[in-house]
Amino acid sequence: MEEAIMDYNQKQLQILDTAERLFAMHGFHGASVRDIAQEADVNIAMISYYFGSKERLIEAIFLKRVMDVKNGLDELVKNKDLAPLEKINKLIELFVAKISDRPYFCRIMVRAQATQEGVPTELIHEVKKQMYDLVKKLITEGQKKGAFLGDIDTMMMVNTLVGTSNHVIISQNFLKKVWNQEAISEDKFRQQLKERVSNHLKKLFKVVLTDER
Amino acid sequence: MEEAIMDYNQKQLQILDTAERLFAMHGFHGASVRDIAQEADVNIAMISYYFGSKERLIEAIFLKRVMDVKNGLDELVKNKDLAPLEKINKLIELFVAKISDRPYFCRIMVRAQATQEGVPTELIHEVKKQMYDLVKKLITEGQKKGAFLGDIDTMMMVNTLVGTSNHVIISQNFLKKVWNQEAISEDKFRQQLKERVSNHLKKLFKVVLTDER
Amino acid sequence: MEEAIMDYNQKQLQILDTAERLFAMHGFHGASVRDIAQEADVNIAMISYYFGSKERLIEAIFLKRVMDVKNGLDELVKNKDLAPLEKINKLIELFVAKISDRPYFCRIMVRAQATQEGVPTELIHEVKKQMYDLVKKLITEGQKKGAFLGDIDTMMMVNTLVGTSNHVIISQNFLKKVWNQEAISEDKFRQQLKERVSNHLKKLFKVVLTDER
Amino acid sequence: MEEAIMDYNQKQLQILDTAERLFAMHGFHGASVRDIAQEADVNIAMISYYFGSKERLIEAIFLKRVMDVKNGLDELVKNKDLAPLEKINKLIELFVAKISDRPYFCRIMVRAQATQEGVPTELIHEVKKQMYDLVKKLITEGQKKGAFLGDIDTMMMVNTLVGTSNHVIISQNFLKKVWNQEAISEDKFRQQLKERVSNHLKKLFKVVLTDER
DNA sequence: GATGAATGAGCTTTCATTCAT
DNA sequence: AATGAATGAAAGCTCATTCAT
Repeated sequence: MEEAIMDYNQKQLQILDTAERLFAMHGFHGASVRDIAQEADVNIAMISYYFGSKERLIEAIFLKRVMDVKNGLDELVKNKDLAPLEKINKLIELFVAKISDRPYFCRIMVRAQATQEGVPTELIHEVKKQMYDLVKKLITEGQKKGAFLGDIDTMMMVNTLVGTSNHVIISQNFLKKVWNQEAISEDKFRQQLKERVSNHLKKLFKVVLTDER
Repeated sequence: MEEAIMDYNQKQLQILDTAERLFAMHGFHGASVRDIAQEADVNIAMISYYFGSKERLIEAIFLKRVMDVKNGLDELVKNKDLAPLEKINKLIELFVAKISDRPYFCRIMVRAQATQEGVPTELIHEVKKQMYDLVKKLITEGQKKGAFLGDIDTMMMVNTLVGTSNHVIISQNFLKKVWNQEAISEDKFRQQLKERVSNHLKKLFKVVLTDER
Repeated sequence: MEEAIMDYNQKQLQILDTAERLFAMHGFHGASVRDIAQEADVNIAMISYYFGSKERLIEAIFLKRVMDVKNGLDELVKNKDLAPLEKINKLIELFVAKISDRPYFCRIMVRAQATQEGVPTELIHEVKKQMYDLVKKLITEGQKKGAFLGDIDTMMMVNTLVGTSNHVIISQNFLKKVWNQEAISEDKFRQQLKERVSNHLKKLFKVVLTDER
Repeated sequence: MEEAIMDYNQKQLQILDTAERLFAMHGFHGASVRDIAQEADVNIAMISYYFGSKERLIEAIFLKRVMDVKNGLDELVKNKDLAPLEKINKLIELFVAKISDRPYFCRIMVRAQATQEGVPTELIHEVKKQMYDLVKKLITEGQKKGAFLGDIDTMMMVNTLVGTSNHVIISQNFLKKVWNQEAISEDKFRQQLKERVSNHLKKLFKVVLTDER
């Protein structure tokens, strides 16, 4: 995977961005290469020319984004001098920020997990495993240091972290409506949401992992 | 909605079940009416004949399942003589059971929220709103009775409930692999999972809502 | 193969005939299903609908025609009471008539032997083997009866029979031009040609197989 | 035609050879310029650049090979001091050798005669006419000298010569299989075949043209 | 002179739907 | 009421060729 140093040119990036958005909005089969090409303002033959096929296009999107996440997580691990809970908080912030800033890809990921739509399943499993291992490590460390309680269902905590974050992102439109915030700008709302989910999850992890509130 | 007293005949039910499964597995556009008709062992023209169109077919699936959930929630509300936390627990159990038993529809719902795939958005919003209102009511009641703490982000708690549950269901295959439980039967694993998510969420709500652990 | 009782309807026959002609004129890849559909005056989707694919269409053509030839040969074998040379003459007449009457299929066959264009090679080999075996049998019979000479290269005689006949058919246009017969009708010319090739080959076989002229 | 003094450079020759092979194997439309360029190890744009178009490429192949044949025939005519039958034998040898050594081009020729695949028909007709005129001349000479019989269908004899030779070449694979010679090398088999066809045709012409056996 | 990038046109096949019975 | 036959539209992809350098 590491050999795939992705240096895409301008047109390729246009295609990738447009495809990400359309795949997110309409699903893999719901977004046609014709539509993608048209919205990306490139010739339809370019997609096959650059990426080989529609399937390889979505794989390229996955590769591009997943590497981002993996690299982010790796970085977190290296940071040694934080307290256990601070590390957890950092992780939450980082994860929420990552998927908040890539809402389209978040939707694709959710779809991909829910189904099998010509999507590289192994890649997804790999990054999920890494996430789980990381959280497990952080929690075990905290427990060894006596900072965290003993009886924790780590995997379920990961599911809550990922599931809640994802769900908030994909329910954005609904939440905006429910809270009567349809007037404010997309970006501002997303920023508010990011903070709110972050805080919620931090609180959740704190009360579960420690004795404090 | 109320006029839609759904009395489907055998063939219609076959179509609905098969379509639910295939839509869940391959997405709305990924599942062709040909495939659905073939797997449901009915003539291909039957789908248009009975449901009008592919879109109306998936709407029928939604209507059928969503009514189920709504009715379940209504029932819960009526039950007056439970303690606040017991009501929350009951809700969690009920919700988790509902989507655990309908994993295909759960996947469709998740997809539908993540995107717009010719799916009745309003219906989804309606049932989500109802869910939110119900939780809000339960929490407020608990707070009035002094059983729950004051500073609760209700909407985020709903997101955690729904998001975690959904995520566990759609990640079933991954979890099975990670836990090396690939040998045991599908049903048994689902049962275990149901219990585990239930307990996890109950614990989560308890430590967040009350002072106890 | 025998289960394929080919009972084609009118439209299917139109498609088969047109496809045979266009495949003969432009080759497998040179004749598009669009063109075939248009010239056969059927909807383009009908070809996939009836035959599955372009490849299966040409296979159907082969199956249809090759069965004809095979059945013709089988019939000849049964005819017991002819003299050896008369049998050979009968075979020549029959073979020449067969491919003269199906000039399009003759061209397809020639192309198919010359190359590999998504054509059922085994079917061709099978019918060629049958042809060879039949000629071998006729010549051996004649030799046993003392009617034919001993030193005959049977396979090469078959090659001459088939090669000459094919070549005359596919060179029709050239021959017509060389002989300045461009004025006479297609059918009449073909009839003349059939007779001429037939006589030529009969004479050839006679002088090679026997002592007479 | 005579102005086309063909002095091709290395890359052009690579293209011509590869194209000849691929056209022979898959037909004109079945062989893409992409495939040709790739197998010839040249840039895809080179083909249009050097030859103008795909059609002009196959024309170049024809021109190159047909000139060969024509020149060979011309040479034969000049040779005065051979007996009539010896001249015929020489012609047979020369012709069979020519197409045996160029099996790919032989296949292209056969295809070209069978159909119209963007192939220079006039060129083919021209060389065929020359061949016919030559044989006619040789036979007439022989008849004048009293060496040959009078009643000869010259054109059909040409058809037998060309048709049989072609057919043997394009049926090579089948013959190899029928004779259980699949073990021996390609070259050796081709050599054997060349001799066998040659002898067969010589014998054929001898018994038809003369009284001897 | 030579080539990687790019393109419009065309390919085969499948789609959801409708028609005639 | 129910269905096999049929269809126009659109799908993903490859084609031979041209363009800009």
